[in-house]
Amino acid sequence: MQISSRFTLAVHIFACIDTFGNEYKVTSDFLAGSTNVNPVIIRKILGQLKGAGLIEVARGTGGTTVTKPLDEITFLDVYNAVECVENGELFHFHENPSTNCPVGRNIHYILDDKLYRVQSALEKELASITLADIKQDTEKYLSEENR
Amino acid sequence: MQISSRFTLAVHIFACIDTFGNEYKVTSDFLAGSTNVNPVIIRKILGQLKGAGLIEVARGTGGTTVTKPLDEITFLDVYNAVECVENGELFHFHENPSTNCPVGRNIHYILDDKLYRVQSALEKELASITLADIKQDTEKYLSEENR
DNA sequence: TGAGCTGTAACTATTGATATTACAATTCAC
DNA sequence: GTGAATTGTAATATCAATAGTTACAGCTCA
Repeated sequence: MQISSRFTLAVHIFACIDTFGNEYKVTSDFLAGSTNVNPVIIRKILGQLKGAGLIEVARGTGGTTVTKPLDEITFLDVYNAVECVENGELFHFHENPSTNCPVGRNIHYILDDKLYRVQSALEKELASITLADIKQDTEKYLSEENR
Repeated sequence: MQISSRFTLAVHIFACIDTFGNEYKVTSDFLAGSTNVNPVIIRKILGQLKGAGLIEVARGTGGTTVTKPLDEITFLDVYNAVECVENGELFHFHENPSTNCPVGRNIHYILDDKLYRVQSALEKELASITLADIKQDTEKYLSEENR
């Protein structure tokens, strides 16, 4: 099972806010146009990003702004905001291993620390990338288009 | 979305083969008992592990054996064998970003390398853990039980 | 030859992702 | 104030993946 497209959508949204925020009012309809995703889905993601304190959404009048410097928002912040995994656990464990079997009743002791290591490696890499990197590459690719 | 429990099940299966393989015939029913998961699901996973060349399953007579030394089978091998992600891509991308929007038509250029970095970090950590580690910890926790 | 087992098909239930319609509540320009 | 634009959210629908279950043909060997 893949990680929800809410994550790539959220990054796309930030790229739009940064690129168009000065020129246009960035509404859910605007973002729906750029991502080609339903505006209600966009609004749900905006709600999650707002809940995490990463953006502000203007009620009534519309429009979205980022609350912090882009280099202070990591991919991990975004990933956590849009709740890509349940209970913060990347791996889904089979629910009720047998307590009658020695392996079954110890499998969590055996495996959990290793799963944690793997998940931490993912999160560490996510934390090493910031929205400032996205801004930089967005500007780069957009300026290459205009040559 | 979490990574399918097929992965933790597969590791559990290897722990059982190693622990009980000498004493018992490790059948899908036996494994279903230890994992508390339906035997047909177990057989499907066994089929995937067999397809990846990690185990052999005795048709007719029943029973499962590992084909290689345990320190030559990594978590990544197991993870790939049970097809946890589609097309080998960890992140699900929104399908049709707008080609009319400069951000939309460049979002893959902007994001893909970063998603690849994150996925590689996950896979690298998976590759660093082998079934020999599982064997070692299984023996440790089982011997602690018998004190 | 029969018991035990695998491989697989078929069907079901459940869950999460995503799309869609609808509408109350909000804000601001006029 | 009023109306147009927008957000927040509920309700419903569709689709895909997971996982459970029953059933059975085919294999193997004692």
